[in-house]
Amino acid sequence: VRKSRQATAETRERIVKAASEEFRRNGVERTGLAEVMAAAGMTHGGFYKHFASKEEVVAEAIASSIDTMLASWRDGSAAETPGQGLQSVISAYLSPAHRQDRACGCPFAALANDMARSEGPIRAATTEGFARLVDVVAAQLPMSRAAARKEALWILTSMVGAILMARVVDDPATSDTILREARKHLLPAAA
Amino acid sequence: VRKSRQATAETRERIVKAASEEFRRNGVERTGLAEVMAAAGMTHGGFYKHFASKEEVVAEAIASSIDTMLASWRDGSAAETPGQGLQSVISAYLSPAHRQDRACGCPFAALANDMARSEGPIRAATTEGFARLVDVVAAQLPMSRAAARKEALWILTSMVGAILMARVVDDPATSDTILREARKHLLPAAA
DNA sequence: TGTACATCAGTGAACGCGCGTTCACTGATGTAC
DNA sequence: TGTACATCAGTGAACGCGCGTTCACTGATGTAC
Repeated sequence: VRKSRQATAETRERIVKAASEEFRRNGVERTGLAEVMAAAGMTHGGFYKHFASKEEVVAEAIASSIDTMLASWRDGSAAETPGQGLQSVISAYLSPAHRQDRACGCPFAALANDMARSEGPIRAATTEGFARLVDVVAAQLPMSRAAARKEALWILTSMVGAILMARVVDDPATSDTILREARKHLLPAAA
Repeated sequence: VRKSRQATAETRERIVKAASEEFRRNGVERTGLAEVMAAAGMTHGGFYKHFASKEEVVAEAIASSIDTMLASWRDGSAAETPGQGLQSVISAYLSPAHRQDRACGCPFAALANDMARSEGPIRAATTEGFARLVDVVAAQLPMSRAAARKEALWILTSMVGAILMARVVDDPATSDTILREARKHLLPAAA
C-alpha cells in the first residue's frame, strides 16, 4: 500500500509526535515501538520504513518536543514586554497543569535521566536543544550577554528541578508548595 | 550451601548496596538482576532467596541510598555551626565530583524520572526519604518551622535540578557554570 | 556434648514473555516510454 | 494523455535476544533429641 510523498512525510511526522508524547509519558525504556506506532495509528511493522532504529526516533522525538517548547516560549514572550513575557512563561512552566501533563510537557523534566545517560544522536539533540532554550531565556533578561546566560542557566535548571521533584513527591500539598516556592524565587529574577 | 544467619543478613545488605549503585549508575530499567547479583559477587539464581521481586529490591535500594545521603548530610552539618554546616553540604552536592559520581551520589538526581513514574513501595520509600531530607535541611535554617520547610523545599529542588542538568549537558564548561551559578544563589540562602 | 534430620542459601539451567528487528507480501504511487 | 513496470509504505508473522522468574539440586547450618 504505497503512499504519496506528502502522505509519507505526514506519517513520519505523526510517528515522531506520537513517540515524543509516549516517551515523555512513560519513559524511553518502558515505551515499545509497537506502542508508539499504535499511538500513531499504525502497526509496528512499518516503523523501519521511516527510521533506522529506536535510537533514531528517540533523538528526533526529543528534538521535536524541544522545538515545540521553544516555539511556545517564544510566542509567550513576544506578546508582552521582555520581563512580563518571561514571567508568564515561568508561571506556566511551574503550574500544577504542567506537572500533571507529562506527555506534552518539558522533555528535560520528563527524560532528564535518560538524557544524562545517553550518547550519540540523543545526547547531541539534547545539548543543542538546551542551548537554544538558554538563548531564548537569556534574551529576555536585562543584563550583559554573559551575565544573562549565567542567570538563564540558573533559572532553567531550578525550574526543571522544581517540576521534576513536584512530580516525585506523593503528597499534593508538598508538591504544590514546591511549585509555589519556585515561582516565588524565580519570578522576581525574571523581572 | 546454606549460610549462617549473620552471613545471610550480610549477603542481603551486600545485594542492596550493589543494587543501589547499579541502579543509580545505569538506571532501574537498564540494570538487570543478574548484573546486580554479579556486582554483589553472586550468581543471579540466589536473588529470590532474599527478595520477592525486582520491585522490592528497587524500593530497598532507594531507601538505602537516601539513608546514606541523610547520614552524610547530618555528619557534614554537625561538625560546624548550622549555617556553615549546610553550606558545606550544599557545596559538596553542587561539586563536579558529585556530578561525576552518579553511582554513589544523590538518588533523586539519578532516578528522579523512575521515581516520578513509580507507584507502591518505590513511591512510598521515595516520598518518605525526601520528607526526611527536607527536615534535615530545614533544621539548619534560622527561621520559623514553616518558613524553614518552604525554604528547604526550594533549596533542595534547585540543587537536584542543577546537578541533573549538569549531567545532561554535554559541554563541560556549561556544566561547570550550571553548578557554579547554583552555588552562587544557594550558599547565601543557607547562611 | 554428640548425632540425625530438616532447613535453606546459593548454583546454574530452563521457562516465558516482551520487544527490537527482519521479512515476504500487498497494492497504490511514481516514472519511463 | 495513456500504458506498463518499478518502487515502496504498510501489514502481520516470525526471529532472536535479554531479562525476570522458577526449579532441581547441593551441601553447610540449625535444631531436636
